[in-house]
Amino acid sequence: MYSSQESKSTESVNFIQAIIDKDKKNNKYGGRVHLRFPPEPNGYLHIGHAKSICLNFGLAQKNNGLCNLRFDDTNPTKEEIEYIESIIYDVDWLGFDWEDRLYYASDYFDRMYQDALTLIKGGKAYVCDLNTDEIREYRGTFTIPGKESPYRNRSVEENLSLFEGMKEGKFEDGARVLRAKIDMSSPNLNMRDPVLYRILKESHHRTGDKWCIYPMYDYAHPLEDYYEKITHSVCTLEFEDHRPLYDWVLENIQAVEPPQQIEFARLNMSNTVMSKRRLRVLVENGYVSGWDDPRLPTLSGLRRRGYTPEAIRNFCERIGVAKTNSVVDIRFLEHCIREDLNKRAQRVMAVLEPLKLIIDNYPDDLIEEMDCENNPEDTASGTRKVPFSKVLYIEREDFHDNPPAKYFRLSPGREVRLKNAYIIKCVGFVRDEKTGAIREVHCTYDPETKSGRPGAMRRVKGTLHWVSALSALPAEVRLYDTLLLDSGEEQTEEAGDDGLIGQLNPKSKEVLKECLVEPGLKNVTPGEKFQFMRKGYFCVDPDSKPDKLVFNRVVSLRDNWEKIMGDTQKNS
RNA sequence: UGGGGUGUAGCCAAGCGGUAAGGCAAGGGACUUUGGCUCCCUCACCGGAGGUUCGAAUCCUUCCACCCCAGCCA
Repeated sequence: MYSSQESKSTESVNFIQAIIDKDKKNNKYGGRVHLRFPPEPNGYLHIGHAKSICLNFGLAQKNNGLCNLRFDDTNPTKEEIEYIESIIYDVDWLGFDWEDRLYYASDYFDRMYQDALTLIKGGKAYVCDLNTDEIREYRGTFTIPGKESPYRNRSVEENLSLFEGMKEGKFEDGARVLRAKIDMSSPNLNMRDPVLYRILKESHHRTGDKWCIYPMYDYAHPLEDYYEKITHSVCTLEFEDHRPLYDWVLENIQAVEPPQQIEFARLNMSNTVMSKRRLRVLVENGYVSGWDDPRLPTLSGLRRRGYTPEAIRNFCERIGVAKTNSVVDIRFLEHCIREDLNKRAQRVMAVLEPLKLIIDNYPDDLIEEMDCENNPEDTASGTRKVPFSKVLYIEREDFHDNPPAKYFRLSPGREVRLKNAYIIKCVGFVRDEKTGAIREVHCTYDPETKSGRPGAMRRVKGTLHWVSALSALPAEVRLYDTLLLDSGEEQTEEAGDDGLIGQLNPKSKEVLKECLVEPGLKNVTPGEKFQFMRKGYFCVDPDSKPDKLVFNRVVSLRDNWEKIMGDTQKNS
């Protein structure tokens, strides 16, 4: 309590929270805070939506307020039930609760129609017979003011009957629209008599064939917010120009305590694709396996990849909220999942590219059960037994017949520790006569150095993970890397789809089918996550079966050795 | 050459007239039976130029750069 001043000096608050603070202080909206996440059900949610979801629901939580989930389903030509279901699933998965406040813009069509009547009666809206091209012509340009429509001054009665005719289906698609009567010479093009309703003889996924006129976003959105008594309507920057129209609509239906629109910068991330359109290009042309391809930034993709809701929420919290266009480095997202999984993922040994290792002086038929810590970051996680025997497999890259500088893994004559087991010494290796590849490595072990014994205190430079040839389980491991090569500058729309395809990382997915994992992994279930020691974090894929295990690499461990190697290669 | 926005380190981002938080990345070091984790250290004069002030990233002027807008999409 005493530290209220202290905490104030360290806590920084984003600009939206600052507005809320001010509104609460002034008792605006009677101190209420009510937000909403209003997706259009025309695609799958991605990490950018997660930012918005976390912002809206998070702001509600922090301010003792509410947040609705509302589908902005005003365009039946683009929207589908499938998307509604996936969005509901994803928001819930992320960990947010809209309680009983799941709404649909389409539920308000009647009320919106009534409000349109109000506008018409007040001389604020009119039915216009201009076609699309004509409306565009009449709108003018950035520098040339628009011209008023010849239908602009129809009588209220005529407008009323025409609008009803539109509703009754008396006119064809595109024949007429309802327009707001504002100002054709406004420097803000959105105010040049924007279209409020269009005729769309299209069946809606919720209202069926009840309507053949549908409201436009600019008209519908402020009303949806108002009907739900939203206080702060948070949206992205591109709607900044629409705010005067948002306010106009509410003012002209005489809204009491109208909500206020606040805009923030949407999330952009390096090395990936965020636009719905471009995501679609990748999915529909088979560049990825589907909307849940683990390389995609969709929530379903991230989930399959092994990202946790906690990590995503934490990421969204930490990137901040502002009005500056920005591109967040994908390495920051990776940091967030590493941080999370480091605390919770059980450690396990898995050899991705096996190399046979034989301990010459180890008894042929002995199997020892080695005690292994499940997670050094969590002592409560306990230990498990892992079988050890004469013939083992180690990582191919952990042996080098002619080691580079600073290499402290296995090589002829050198000693290394096998994690949770013995110190071994390399006494020889066998090469494949034809290919020249190393086929097996021979070692001797020092029985006194078994983990847990006094002799184990001896220090050696390197520690390797291993699996026993007798008990290891075969597995398929899918390694993923960033979807795109570049950091994001090339992602601009003008680069086009060809530019996008050209930027695809050819190594974004690599499948290893000869992997071996410790026997305890026999009965893992999809979604379970592990740390494969020294390799990274891995998640069981839905394709996985007990007799055919499949793991996805969520993210590698930070790897100093790779860095050192990278540098020496650069310098040579 | 209309309107609306934004410019603080490689990337996010605090700061709101009193002399640049934090995180990621990067580099260095300690520790280590994961070259992981953890810990310590290093890393900016605030888009440019003027001005106001004892004092400016914060105020004023001006210039520059970038983003968004001419769907009966959202």
